[in-house]
Amino acid sequence: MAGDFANGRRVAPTGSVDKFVKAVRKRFAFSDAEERMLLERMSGTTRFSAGDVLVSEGSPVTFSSLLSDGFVCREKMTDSGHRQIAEVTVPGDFIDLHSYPLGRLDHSITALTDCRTVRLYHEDIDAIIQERPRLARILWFATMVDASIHREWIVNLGSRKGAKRMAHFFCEMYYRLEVVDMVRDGTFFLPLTQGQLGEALGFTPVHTNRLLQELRAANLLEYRSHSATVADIGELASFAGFDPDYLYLGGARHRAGLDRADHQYGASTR
Amino acid sequence: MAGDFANGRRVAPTGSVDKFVKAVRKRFAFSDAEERMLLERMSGTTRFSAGDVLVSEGSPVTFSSLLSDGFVCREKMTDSGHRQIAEVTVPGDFIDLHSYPLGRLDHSITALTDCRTVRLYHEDIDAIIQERPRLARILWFATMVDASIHREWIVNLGSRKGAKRMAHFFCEMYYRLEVVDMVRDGTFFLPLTQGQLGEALGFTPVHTNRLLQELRAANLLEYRSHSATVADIGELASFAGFDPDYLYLGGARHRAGLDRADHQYGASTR
DNA sequence: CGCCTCATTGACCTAGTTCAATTTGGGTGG
DNA sequence: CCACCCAAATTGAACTAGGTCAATGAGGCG
Repeated sequence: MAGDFANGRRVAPTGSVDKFVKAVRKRFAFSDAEERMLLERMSGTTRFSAGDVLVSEGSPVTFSSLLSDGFVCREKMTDSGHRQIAEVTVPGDFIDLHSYPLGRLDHSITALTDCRTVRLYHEDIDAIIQERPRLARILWFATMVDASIHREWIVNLGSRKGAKRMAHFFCEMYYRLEVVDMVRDGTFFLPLTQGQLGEALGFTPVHTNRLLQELRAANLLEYRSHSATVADIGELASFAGFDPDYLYLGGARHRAGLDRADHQYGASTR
Repeated sequence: MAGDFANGRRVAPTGSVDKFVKAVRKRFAFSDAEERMLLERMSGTTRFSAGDVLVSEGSPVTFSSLLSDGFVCREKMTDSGHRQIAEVTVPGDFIDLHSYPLGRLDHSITALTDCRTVRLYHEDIDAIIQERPRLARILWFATMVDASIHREWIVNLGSRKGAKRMAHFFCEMYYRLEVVDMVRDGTFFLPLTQGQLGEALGFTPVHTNRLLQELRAANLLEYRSHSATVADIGELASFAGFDPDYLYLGGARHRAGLDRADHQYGASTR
């Protein structure tokens, strides 16, 4: 509830961090104590409207935001006025956790829909590092998954062409939204116009439209009025050459990496 | 010297971390104590030959490497056999610090030249987090600059075309190499064949060659036998629409961000 | 109803690819 | 020093994915 208090401060309303916790639990053991500390450190909700700029390029930042509802994207303008979308974030993602080490952002963050965020002040991250280094590593991990997604976009833009590039993007959205239970029967909400889709993939609106038709004709993907339907994600993934490894969703390999240290240093995960 | 020991362990030879320290000092206050702790935690040198794979995609990693000499690149293969270079790292860069939170890498790291690295075991990063959180934030910062570079590459690949895209890449290399004193009179060493340059920029070798000729004809850039000469970096940058902000080289804005916390928690920077 | 944004289509144009040959410049062995 | 080799650079000439321009439809909404 928005009225919750702890340590004399307003804390995040119950439920607002759920999707993040769900995404973490998909990847690591995550103790109740860790969840509790995170929740206590997060402050109440902020609302934004579609089109709002949540963070503008270059401005100093003193807190990071977790997207609890809605969609935002990272975007940069070139000197020639071309807009490039560098990532689409989904509920449960931190949208600017990287501003903690960086202090300011190199890009803008814009709301694609009405949305809500929960704050985590940078000084509270300092406290997390001191008290629960394992939780700090989870936060660092979250920022590194974004970096991995960036690398895959570089591959997508530099190496894949046409319909495969587009299909790859939809595969990524499918997997990321599935983590937070936002895919039902192969259908998910995605609030991008064809023009914006083109701004993410490096195509013009016209060509974006034609590629979507191509994917529809091949029975791989239907995308109309902000709703995507994937008949068979396996087929779409194989068409696109999509391999979800880069999302670090699966298991044991990196879970082991994260937890080695706790064992050694005795930080409890319970 | 390679024979140095501390805490009974072989430590990094004197000088091997210099370029990293130089790059940090370009951005933040960095105390001798911090430098000392980093140096004590880093283990002796490993050598690689041009073409060696330092880290291969997917394999688990237990230490990170700082590149003290030579050049390496991050690369991913697509299912269709196309190779994409996602970043070229320069001496003084950590090449896989992100493997600390991630545990494995989503891409391979390949030597472009003979090179030397110094190890930082992940358990030592745990110790750094416990003992010197500010140093840990500097490491986190280093990984986030890579992410920022990735975003700018997304913009470059998605939004800029032809000679401007190529010029932008050379501007980035110029600025990054200047930080570690590897630019002399506008000339710097860059060990990429035209084919590899194309793999970074999403062009074929043939087209890469033609773009280089175009830049040469415009008196913006000369690139022959692994040596790049920029007549006037200002002109090249303005031609490319290059703005170095995303490299987080300059000053006060994010330095303030990094140091706020130390003040609060009293961790000394001296 | 009228407006406005977004989707869609068609015709033409160009940046970049593809294929195929030729040249260049180090290295290497004799 | 020369003959040879090989990878990389360079050139030319078709070819095509994607861009550009311009017009038309279609849904949402005051």
